[in-house]
Amino acid sequence: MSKAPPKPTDSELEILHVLWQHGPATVRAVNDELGQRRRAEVGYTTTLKLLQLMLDKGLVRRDDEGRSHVYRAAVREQDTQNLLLDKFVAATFGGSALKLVMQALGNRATSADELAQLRRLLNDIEIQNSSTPTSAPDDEHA
Amino acid sequence: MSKAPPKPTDSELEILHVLWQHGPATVRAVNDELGQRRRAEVGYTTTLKLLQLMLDKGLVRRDDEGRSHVYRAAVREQDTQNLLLDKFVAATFGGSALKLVMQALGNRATSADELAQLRRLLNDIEIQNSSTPTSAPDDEHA
DNA sequence: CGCATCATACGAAATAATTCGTATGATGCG
DNA sequence: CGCATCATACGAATTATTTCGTATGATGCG
Repeated sequence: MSKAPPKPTDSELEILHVLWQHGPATVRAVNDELGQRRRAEVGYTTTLKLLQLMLDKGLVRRDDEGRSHVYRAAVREQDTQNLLLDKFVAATFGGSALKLVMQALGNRATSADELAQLRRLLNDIEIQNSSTPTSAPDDEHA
Repeated sequence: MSKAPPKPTDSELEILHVLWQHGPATVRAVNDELGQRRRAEVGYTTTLKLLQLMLDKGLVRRDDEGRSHVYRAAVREQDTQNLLLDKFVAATFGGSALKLVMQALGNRATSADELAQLRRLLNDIEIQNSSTPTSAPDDEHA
């Protein structure tokens, strides 16, 4: 299993966001969408090149549909976020996810609704903890 | 006010961690400590150069103490973490700190102790919200 | 057919970040 | 003094990332 694709760079992540939201898309579609999101336009071949590099890295897949190619994400959003999160926590918070969470919550506005969601999550985690004692995040979902 | 120092790079952040923990230190001390943490040794002049660049950027300050210089962090750990957090949340979680928190908690082990800390934090935030309504568009439901 | 159009491929310039070599100056000591 | 030692300064090679120019081939159509 030499599967695991590498950590995407910032630009690659931007493209992945487009693909995740938009679904499979041609280079042109991705490029147009990218142009929308940023302030400035992006050269078509720039996007093409990025997608080609991402293909090499295994971050996207490609379908040849007629004359143009259709790209789609080869990695899931959640998995990617988690990968990046791990690196970020390690680099910035010395590996402590708790510190990151406390900081994220402590230093910015959190609405009542969000607080409620979090409490629900904490409850769920607590329940899971008691059913699966010490180790693996085994999804023996209730 | 051209004050606000920029986002440190990964290597710069590593050095900042050393300075935050260790306190003011000479280039050699920083370099030694860096060598400890990493697998491989780091060239002395590499660390020196980094510190000089960081000085230009305003990330560190320098005291000339006799023949060698003593550097110390010019930015606080919390402020820096927050700055990086903002960027990271924007790039990876579309700006939603809640999503990041849910992901961080949902996909890794969280002990009972940590859960308790979080609950305490949530309570504190709730109290703060009711006394000083910051930005939460929460409806004080009847 | 002949041409404008749109696509991919790919080399390579422009940036950014990291790393180190070498020049040079002060210090301390035998 | 004269030299080994250790410090800073700084140019520049290396590597990574982003960006784009240009070559080239297919497509569609008047």
